[in-house]
Amino acid sequence: MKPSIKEIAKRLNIAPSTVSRALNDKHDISQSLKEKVNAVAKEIGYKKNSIAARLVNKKSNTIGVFFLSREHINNEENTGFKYVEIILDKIKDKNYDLIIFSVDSDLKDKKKYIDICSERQVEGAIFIGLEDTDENTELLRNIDVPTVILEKRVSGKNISYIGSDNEYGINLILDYLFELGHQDIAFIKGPNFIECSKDRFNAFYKRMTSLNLYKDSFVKEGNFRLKSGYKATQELLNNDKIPTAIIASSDSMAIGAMKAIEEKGLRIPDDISLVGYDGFEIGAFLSPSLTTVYQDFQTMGIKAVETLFSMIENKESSVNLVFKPKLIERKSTKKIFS
Amino acid sequence: MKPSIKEIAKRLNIAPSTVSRALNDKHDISQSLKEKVNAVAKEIGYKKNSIAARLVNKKSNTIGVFFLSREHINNEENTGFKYVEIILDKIKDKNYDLIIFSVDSDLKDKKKYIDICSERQVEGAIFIGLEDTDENTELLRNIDVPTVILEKRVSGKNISYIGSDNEYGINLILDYLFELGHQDIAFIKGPNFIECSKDRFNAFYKRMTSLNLYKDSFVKEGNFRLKSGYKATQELLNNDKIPTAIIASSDSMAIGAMKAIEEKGLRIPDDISLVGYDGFEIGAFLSPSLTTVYQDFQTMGIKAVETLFSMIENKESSVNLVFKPKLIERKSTKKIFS
DNA sequence: CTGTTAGCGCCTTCAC
DNA sequence: GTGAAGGCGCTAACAG
Repeated sequence: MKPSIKEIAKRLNIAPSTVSRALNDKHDISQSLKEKVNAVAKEIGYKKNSIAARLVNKKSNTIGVFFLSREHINNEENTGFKYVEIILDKIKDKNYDLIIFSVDSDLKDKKKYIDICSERQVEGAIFIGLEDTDENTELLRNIDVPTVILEKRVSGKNISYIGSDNEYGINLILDYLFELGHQDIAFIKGPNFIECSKDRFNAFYKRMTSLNLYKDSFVKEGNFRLKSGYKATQELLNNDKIPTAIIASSDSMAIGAMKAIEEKGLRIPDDISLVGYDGFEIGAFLSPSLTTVYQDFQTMGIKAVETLFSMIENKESSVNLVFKPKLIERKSTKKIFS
Repeated sequence: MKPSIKEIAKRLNIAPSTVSRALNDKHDISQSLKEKVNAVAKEIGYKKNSIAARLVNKKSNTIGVFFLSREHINNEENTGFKYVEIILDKIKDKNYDLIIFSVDSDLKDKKKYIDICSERQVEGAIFIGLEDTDENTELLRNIDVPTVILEKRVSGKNISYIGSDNEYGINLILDYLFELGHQDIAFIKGPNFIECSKDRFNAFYKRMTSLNLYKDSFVKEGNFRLKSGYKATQELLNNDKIPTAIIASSDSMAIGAMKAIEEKGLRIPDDISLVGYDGFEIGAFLSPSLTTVYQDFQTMGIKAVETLFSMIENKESSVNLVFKPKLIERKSTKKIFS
């Protein structure tokens, strides 16, 4: 049996409530008693049962993190985990526990996220890369606990959205490629059930169509992973007409693309220019180094936590934060001479 | 006020305990009553307060995951998160919550992991990539909750160890390089406070020394990250005598090394052979593709969860599982002609 | 089958 | 300053 507050009380011949107050360093307890209580607590190895404390305080001190599971999307450089890492780090100074759930369609049938939040008495929730379905949107819109969602636009009383401006990012790339003289530009999109991947493709489609440059055969779909970028590029290069530039909507897919291009005996950037998306550190180390769009995951993760806590603690209302990504020009892109 | 069990009881004019039993689908409650209770529960949006349930049941249904934080080690391909991902996935069918903590030296001063486990009434713990200090070893040896530790050998009544045979892995590489005729072999070690990185270096040192091939100037230290591999290799290549092969004790550092080698105007594998360690998927997509040692993180992560639950649920005793890594021969290594 | 009672471990009134 | 009493929301034990 683990020692409880009663045990300490008995040993000191005082009331349990007094022990509780001493342990919690309340000001109506004499210093000497506090010391005695703490000494005994230490001696018998007393540790507060946070479950009991949470029950009486009606405060769970936990926040829930939900992110899209590996079955659906698991790029080598898992974006979701980048966030988790930052969130964990940022939350350390707060006295909150973080319970983490991976989300997939199985879960939907069993327990809704909302139920989990409710049962666990979670005080705040963060969703990362949630699948973009109407059902999810509807579910979250009415969530009754302060919530931050990353990379999927949902608005509601208790829900803040933090994301990156994907249309802006894609146009950054297109502006740059046009400037270099490219017109035959291929696009490797991400999976359709991820909002940001839809956004990126839509931005590409919109801009290219408006310029009469869009071609269906120059668009392939991947799943953000290395191999899918590789395969998509193989298909692209088997066309009669080959693009002069390829945009991959993730760095991982761009790396896969590099491999396929190389295997085809083509050179980057001489024969074909390549642009990634994400801005992972590894892009700088590839050969050639990868031109890409940098998203500041660090800042977004930190903002997610700050936003959540200002909603929880200061009762501030929900916000929408959209960050602008930046183009990083490196060696995988080149001016075209035609 | 959230609806409680009492609210349902009142509406139905029955006892709260009856409601509890109905909700928990006990067999001593009539089907009709269960249906009525569930209907009302749904109607008023009742959700069980798991904190209260956990208090009476004296069962927290949570396991704690602790892993080394980003300040100390954060390779692009974060090994720790690979485990977390697998653990999450594996734990989904169990009815357990997972609370996650990142561990750094700050934490040591404030709250010990053991205290956290104790306060949260955690039923099991998993440690990933814990810093290798005597203090940690001692602390964990006496932990009183079923625990699995990955990649750091600690033995104790309640603690299972799961890891990879690093000495074997390094010898796999050395056997292979010797076979290719290499003798001037450099080594980029990882940080000393990580046990597996010490093990890898020690294995290298032992073997090389025994063959009279060891040279201090051929050893550099990195921190498992891309950039450190890059810098270490730069230093290596500024020596008077240049190695014919480099072993990086992580794939990330190997990628950094590639960059440095290329910048120096040397070719892989013609001028210099390069071997990584980890076996991340990306190695296959680099050019040249990277010869490396593959560690089956997937299996180790799954085993960690299985082991933990057999300790928790079946009261089985602790075990030590050591997995053998495999050599993956790719294009970054080549026979030497001297 | 269902109600009554008691209590999980802690904390917050309210007395004294 | 400290003690006594009550209760957080739920469930198990015992009655009937």
